[in-house]
Amino acid sequence: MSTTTEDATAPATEPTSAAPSPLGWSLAALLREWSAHVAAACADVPHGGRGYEVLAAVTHDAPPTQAALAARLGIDRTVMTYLLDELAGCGLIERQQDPADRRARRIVPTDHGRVVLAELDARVRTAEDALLDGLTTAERDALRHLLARAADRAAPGDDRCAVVARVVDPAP
Amino acid sequence: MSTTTEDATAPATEPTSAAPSPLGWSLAALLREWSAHVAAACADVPHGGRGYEVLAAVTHDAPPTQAALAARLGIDRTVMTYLLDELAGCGLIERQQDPADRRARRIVPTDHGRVVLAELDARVRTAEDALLDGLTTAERDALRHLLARAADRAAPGDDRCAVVARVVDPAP
DNA sequence: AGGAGATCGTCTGTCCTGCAGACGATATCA
DNA sequence: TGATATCGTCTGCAGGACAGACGATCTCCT
Repeated sequence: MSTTTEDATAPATEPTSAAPSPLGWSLAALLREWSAHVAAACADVPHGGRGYEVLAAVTHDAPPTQAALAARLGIDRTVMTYLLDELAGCGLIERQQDPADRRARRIVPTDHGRVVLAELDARVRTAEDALLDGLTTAERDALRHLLARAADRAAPGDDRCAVVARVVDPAP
Repeated sequence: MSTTTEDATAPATEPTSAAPSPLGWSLAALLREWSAHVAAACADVPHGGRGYEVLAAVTHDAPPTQAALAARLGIDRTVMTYLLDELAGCGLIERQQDPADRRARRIVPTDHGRVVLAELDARVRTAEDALLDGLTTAERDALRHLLARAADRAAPGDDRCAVVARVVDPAP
């Protein structure tokens, strides 16, 4: 690139920050690949990877309301409505009237949903291992741990759900 | 798991995999926050965070063709067309006829584009530091490094661009 | 008790973007 | 030279995010 004289133009345009580690690109590329892998693994779920994420969040995090579930996953409320419609239509989840607040509906997985999710979790875990095959086991764990901490810290108000889930679901 | 008392309810439906570290959710949540921060920092660029990513990829990675640029960023070719239209309209980039292949157009940043990108890179770097303020400096570096490695490894065919860029742009 | 405001879920409409297909222009190979 | 492939652009389609409105319900304040 330095074959010709470009002395006056741009000798060092990025002296302070440069872009040594494009965090945004890494996140986007990795998430893209993850979505592709998971979509392939969850092709039989109503909305593919999205349906899996919803089912997993419902089961593992137990968000109190439908709105909290949507906020945690970054999905719009209006989309969550018909998303849950189809999941309920397949018998994976149930909308239960919250006795304490009749406006709210508690989204709970059915027994069938739990079974399906266990299978899907295994498949997704396999797909994730394939995705991260360039890293050692220790590095994978470190990446997962750092990502989880950064995301928990950065998420605006979604943490409450996770906290509630952890309190509700102690280690057996 | 106890082999005898698993009869009634659902004692342990996820014995094998569970979901101790929801990799997909962490990636999605962190990328969402990153996008929000970067969009706020790049509000004056034609397409916000997307425009910044394109400008950064054009400058730092120097993809050989417009199609390679689109593939690297995971953006459709048709979208890239009018995305570059607006960036060129603002004088940030230029479409140059590739003398070796007159079908292709080399996307290069203008001097103004380099200056703007340097400013944006600094802003983005600040936003990223704010995003990761829950991690120590060493942890941030580790996360960036692991993410970059995992993404480079997982990206299907985009690596060529990066390799080419590294070869073309050796350390001064 | 009663009313004002907020919250929850749903519906409607709009906009953006990714996707597939087709086209002209050009390069490569038989 | 002609057949095929690639590059960039344009067009139409579908899915999803976003904003707004609505009825039903809860909460708080008087």
